[in-house]
Amino acid sequence: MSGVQIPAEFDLPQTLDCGQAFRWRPTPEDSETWCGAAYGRYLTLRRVGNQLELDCSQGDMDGVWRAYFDLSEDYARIRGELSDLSPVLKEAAEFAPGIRILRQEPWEALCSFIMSQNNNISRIKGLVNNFCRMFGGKIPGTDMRSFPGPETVAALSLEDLEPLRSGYRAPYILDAARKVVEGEIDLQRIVREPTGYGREELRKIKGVGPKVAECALLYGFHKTECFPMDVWMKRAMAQLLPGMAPEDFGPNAGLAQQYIFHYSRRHPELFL
DNA sequence: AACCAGGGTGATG
DNA sequence: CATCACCATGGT
Repeated sequence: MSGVQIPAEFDLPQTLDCGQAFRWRPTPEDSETWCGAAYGRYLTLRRVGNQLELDCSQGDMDGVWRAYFDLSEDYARIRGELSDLSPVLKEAAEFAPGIRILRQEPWEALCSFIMSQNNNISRIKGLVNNFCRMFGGKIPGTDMRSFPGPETVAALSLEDLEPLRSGYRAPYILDAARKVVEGEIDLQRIVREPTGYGREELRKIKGVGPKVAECALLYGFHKTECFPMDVWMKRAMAQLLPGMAPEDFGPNAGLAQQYIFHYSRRHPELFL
């Protein structure tokens, strides 16, 4: 068990159930305890007072989860900077100040958001979890499976993917895996290079357009200026922040987008 | 039954 | 560059 002083701006449901990652859920025994998997590891975690308790070794705490939950970043400062941009954005941020941008694995984020296109979040969760259950490797000591790597996926056929029922997205998944495995797209180089490089590269994949690329870059490559525009965000921007464009939000536009996205989904009555 | 969902593609103005 | 039918699937 590893415990860390929880940052002021960190809320588990706000961060783990806001549509950026699809494998986290409350445990059946205790709705305050969350479980999920990333980087080939299973984890349960919960808040106890002002401590964050993670059921993991100190090595995994320092080597994986501290980065995954972006614990070194000062979200209070960023929230303050974003709040200065617009009163509406300030209100959205105050509604869910505990949202953080997770540092997911590049391939998992890319592949997950390929599956996300023209789907609702609950079905995306089902698809991603079935994908892992069918093709992911066993994580020792649990019944959870890791997200299948690009090599595993590239070896699959459309027939293999048929029981997943991912519809017309199946060939997109295979194309992404093949381009990664063959080195046509270098995920680690996208991490290093400026955002524009990643935008160009990811869109070489069939089924990856502006929105999916933006999500992958933000959640999987931690390109924090990315600002995914889905159907919800288009409605929200027109209604709440007319006249503002993604570039207006600066280097942390991605967090602003999460504030607005979350706020909009929790206030559907604003869009009748 | 028609419409929608964290869209993209390809064809056509 | 803007629009638009179409795409597979499951939920309302």
